[in-house]
Amino acid sequence: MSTERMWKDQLYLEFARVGKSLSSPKRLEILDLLSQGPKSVDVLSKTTEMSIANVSQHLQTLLEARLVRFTKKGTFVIYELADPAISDFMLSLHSVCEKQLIEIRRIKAEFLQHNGSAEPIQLDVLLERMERGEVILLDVRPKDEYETDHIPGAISIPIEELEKHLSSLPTGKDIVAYCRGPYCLMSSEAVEIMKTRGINAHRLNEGVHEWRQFTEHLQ
Amino acid sequence: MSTERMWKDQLYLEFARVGKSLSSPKRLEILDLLSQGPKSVDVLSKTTEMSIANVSQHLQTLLEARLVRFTKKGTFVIYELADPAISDFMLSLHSVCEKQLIEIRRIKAEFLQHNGSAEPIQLDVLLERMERGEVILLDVRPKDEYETDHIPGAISIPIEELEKHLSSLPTGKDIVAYCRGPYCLMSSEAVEIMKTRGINAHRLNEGVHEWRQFTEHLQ
DNA sequence: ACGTTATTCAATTGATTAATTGAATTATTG
DNA sequence: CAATAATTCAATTAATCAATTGAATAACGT
Repeated sequence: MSTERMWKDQLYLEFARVGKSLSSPKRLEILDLLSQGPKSVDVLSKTTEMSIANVSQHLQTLLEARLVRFTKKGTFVIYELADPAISDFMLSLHSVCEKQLIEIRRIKAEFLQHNGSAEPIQLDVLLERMERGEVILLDVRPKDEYETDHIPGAISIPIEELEKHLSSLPTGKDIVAYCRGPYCLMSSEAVEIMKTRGINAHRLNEGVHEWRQFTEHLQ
Repeated sequence: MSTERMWKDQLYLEFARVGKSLSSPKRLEILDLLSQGPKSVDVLSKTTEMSIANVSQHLQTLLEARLVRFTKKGTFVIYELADPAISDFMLSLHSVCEKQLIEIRRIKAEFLQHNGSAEPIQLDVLLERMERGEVILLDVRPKDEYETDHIPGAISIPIEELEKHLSSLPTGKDIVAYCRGPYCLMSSEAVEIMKTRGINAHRLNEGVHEWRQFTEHLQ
């Protein structure tokens, strides 16, 4: 075996450190959740319905690949993505997956239909209507995710509090709800809640990262 | 377990189909080689120094994830990337890996030093000098890779034929050699060969995909 | 110092993966 | 039709991985 072959093998072993992190559905979901903002093990455990020990083990794997880092806050260990570029990378991973695996589109379509979801508003149409002051953009993610990052001009009402705050929404404008992105159902559920109350509401498929990627492509 | 949880699990299992493909160093190398153009199992086997049976099994995994597809040419099965977006994705995967894993830079630096490589020419400097007609850009990859795609203005002299063709190179201009990209040593070796013959030669770190990404960022 | 909360570690178990080896298959040629 | 070349398949083996369970650790509050 030549020294060049050994060098190549060593190099690709390093690349595979990241690759291995992406081989588990659970770790991919954790990375997506952390794209929305830092979270504790407990929060990740509850959101993914995995045991705390299991979440912790997956986080150790992601640490080992340097995709995440942590800070401590009292007894809480707060994990976050090691670099914003990793959420960009997750976007491109999802993009490749959606393009190559038609099963993903089928699964999404089946579930959105099951959820009673109408067609979402197009992002460019939303941006135009926001500029004209015609719509209210509602961020229905947890407030800490909104505080981490959100589409400018959006109002934050976490979905758990939506029922309580419907009366505080401005009247005479359409409402558009968005959440974590194409693989999150909060916006769809929020639209159902508002339609039940007679509010003309739509959902946005994209999340804040997809919005940013979209606006960066316009420049 | 809620239907939403089942839906999420199903979705992420699909994403992990691609993720699993990226967990093997061997498959990552195969994907990089196919980014340079379609290849047969035999060519991949020889280039990666893996057995034909092993290469074939890895290709089945990549097929299963829809990252590659194949055509038949006589007894040859020619594999290629299923979509050009996959080589873009490989660029972003490598970018994340290089950023997060300093070991990669160390391994590269160690080997380029071992290979006697000087500092490469910057891509923007190269493009300026090419525009002024000051340098000859040499593509030292196999000719079929050059024919698949190459940096415009480059001349193709595969490295195995470089010694034979040195006399046909124009005199009075600097030579810049490039190959498959940052994880390929052909350009470094080509520069050594030319310097041995008294030719003022430099290497370019980037390959054709990195060049295209770079020029797309200028627009 | 002790109890509590949050998290990590270690051992175990069952499942999955990677490489090898030899057989089987596919396409071509004479 | 048989031989050849290229590739794939199947079985085996060893290594790795994922989830669970219970213990251990770390930080905080009283």
